[in-house]
Amino acid sequence: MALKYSRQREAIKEFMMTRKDHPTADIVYMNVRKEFPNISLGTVYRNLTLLSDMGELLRLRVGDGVDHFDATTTPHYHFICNDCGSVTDLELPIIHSIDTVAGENFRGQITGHVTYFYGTCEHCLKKSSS
Amino acid sequence: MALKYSRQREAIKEFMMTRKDHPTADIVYMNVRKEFPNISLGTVYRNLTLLSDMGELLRLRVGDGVDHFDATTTPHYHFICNDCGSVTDLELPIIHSIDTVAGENFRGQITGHVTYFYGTCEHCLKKSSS
DNA sequence: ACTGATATCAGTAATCATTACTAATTTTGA
DNA sequence: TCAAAATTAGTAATGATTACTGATATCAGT
Repeated sequence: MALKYSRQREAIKEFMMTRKDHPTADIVYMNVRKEFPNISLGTVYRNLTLLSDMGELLRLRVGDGVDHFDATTTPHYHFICNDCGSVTDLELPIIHSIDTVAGENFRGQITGHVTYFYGTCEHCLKKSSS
Repeated sequence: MALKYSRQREAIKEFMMTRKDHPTADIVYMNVRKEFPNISLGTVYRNLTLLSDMGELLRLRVGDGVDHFDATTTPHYHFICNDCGSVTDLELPIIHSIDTVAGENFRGQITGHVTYFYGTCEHCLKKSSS
């Protein structure tokens, strides 16, 4: 049977669907705990990893030392604010052509790329201008 | 005076210059230990961080959970092999235009991007075909 | 429904990379 | 040569994540 239903996993999945930011395991833990007060952090990690492996979530390594998770699994780019560290989605189709361009002077095989854009988010721009 | 000379830092810098792959702190440690048998891992980390902060090294977070360091500080792209995890430089000028494109439907300010290309390296391609 | 097999859980310990702390050693300007 | 200050080796602490374990939940077959 391989995969069994679990309420905890379902709650994690549902929470992830409600969020457009890109929560870390710890944030998922704190929130799912409202419904399952004694869920363990290990369970959260195990299910986030499981869901990522199944392709129902994306695991983002944005470079801040903590993994972020994304319920939007259609390929898209991300933006990370240098000030507040927030992670947001970008409305930008994947530019497959750069894989081809990058592969021109390269002897291996390039199958894809991961790009993170950096800068200052809308909110932090306003904050610094005041 | 702020910054003082140190033989250990110099040895770390020199080792980094000899390598075109992108060593982790641990690999630097193991190699510099040949010359300084009782250098400590903390010293290696502290100096790699210091040199990165000064712009003499690049700190790469390629997504494998370990920081890699690069003595080539002129902006360039990297390739990571999905099979062996090796990190190599790509002969590809930075495509600044994608920052502009990405910023078109975005209300924050984009100042740059980090891209890692993935696939199979030359060496692993040969290995799998045999 | 009952049962047995097994996936999943909560709780906790272990791991791994990295950083912080401290007393001893180096460096360096005067 | 001297003394202030940076740097070190060694070790402890941190923080995120994974592994382990005995108990619980799920589920297919009866």
